Amino acid sequence: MKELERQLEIIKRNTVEVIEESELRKKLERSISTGKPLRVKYGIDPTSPEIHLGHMVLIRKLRHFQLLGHKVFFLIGDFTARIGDPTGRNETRPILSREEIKKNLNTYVEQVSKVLDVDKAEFVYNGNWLSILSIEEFIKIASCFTIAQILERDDFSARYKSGKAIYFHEFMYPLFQGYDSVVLESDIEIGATEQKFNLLAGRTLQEFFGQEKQVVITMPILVGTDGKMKMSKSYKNHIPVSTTPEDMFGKIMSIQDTLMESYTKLLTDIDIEKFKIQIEKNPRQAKAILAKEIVGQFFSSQDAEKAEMSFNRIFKEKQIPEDIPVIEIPFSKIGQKKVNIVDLLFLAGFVPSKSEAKRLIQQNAVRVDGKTITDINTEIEAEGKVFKVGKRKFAKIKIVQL
RNA sequence: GGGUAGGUGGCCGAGUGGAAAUGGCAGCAGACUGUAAAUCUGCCGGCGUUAGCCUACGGAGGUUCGAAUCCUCCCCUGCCCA
Repeated sequence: MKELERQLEIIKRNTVEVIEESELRKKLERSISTGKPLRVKYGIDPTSPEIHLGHMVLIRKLRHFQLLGHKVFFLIGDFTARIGDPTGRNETRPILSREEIKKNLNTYVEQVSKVLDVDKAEFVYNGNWLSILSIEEFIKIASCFTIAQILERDDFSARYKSGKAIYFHEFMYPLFQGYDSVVLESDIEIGATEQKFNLLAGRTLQEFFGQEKQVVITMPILVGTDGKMKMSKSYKNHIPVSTTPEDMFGKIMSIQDTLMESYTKLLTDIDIEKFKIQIEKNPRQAKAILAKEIVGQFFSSQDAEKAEMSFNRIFKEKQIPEDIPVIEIPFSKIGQKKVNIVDLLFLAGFVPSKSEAKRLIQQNAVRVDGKTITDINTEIEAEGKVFKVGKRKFAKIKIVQL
């Protein structure tokens, strides 16, 4: 059956594991012959309103499922977010309030829509069923697992061994995620490799509830801009989706060369074998192509072009960017024409404190209209001047009457 | 409930009466570059007329000229016992 092989090839691309492939075949066969789409589940915690490229690896996979005609269930873990999945962490997460979660939810769909066909996907919230789950039902669920099994999980055992606290509610997280699969009757659940345990919990519970087990597909973890840890906002090594084309372009340009291959594979449709040669020949140029390709996905190819031009302008030709943000400062805050440079940097929001401003000046990091400021006692007339603070902070100051 | 070891700056982790608190990591800036890596240098609580002042070692009190360090009470975590 040609269609089956075609689908399998696309689905399996870039995956780390498919558990079990034979089951996936069976499901696909059935889907093709009956015309009934498979139910594909992907869940995220709305703990942070920012989706970054790391999420996009999974969302691209979902998009492929959509293109193959399957049904995507985008699960928003509004309930489980309040527990906080301890995955990949060595510490307990703070519990989020309902308000915080709600706030985060709103921005999700929009960000995802850049890659996923959101009209065809179904967005579901696990709070709808988990918040009314009876204790009785919960005990049933809990009886499917042993403590040793859960403790087996890598991060739990690491914490346990190093003498750190593991709280009971964290222990239950995989159970809830698994139960979500039961409610959704999912055929397939995808997640990053670190999610494997949680994904497998779904299989256990579906079997217990007399359902066909979901196929678990794990994807590689995207490494963040630091080149070491997984991309995550809390490690500050992430590339957010909701940013400017210029910023995204620049951030991709700053990744380590060794990451280029995985970024290409996981975030673009570029033919990796051909691209590898290019990476070797001219890494800097290859990275620019990669950056343009990724930026183009989230914005337009024109935006990507512009981002590249602006990037070259600033960093290759060492000029100031074309579009410089304007920072308005009310005249009342200054009270006179000339201002001390330290106060100004602080008022304009370039730095979090005046001490920081002084440090930067002493380190030759501050330029006004191209001239480096070296004295912290400098008094300047700021109106209309272009400030450069550090490598990449540019702004024009405008004094406004208020 | 009993015993025991602990809680130090974003993180790890020294320090046991007189230092805004040794290190390391992360971060920031400068040099070099391809806003890559590596390397080197400097910075890395806040305010300041640059003398100094304020805030900080789980929390609250206390002893002392002086406390992260000593005492009391409280909160939290690990481990062992029940």
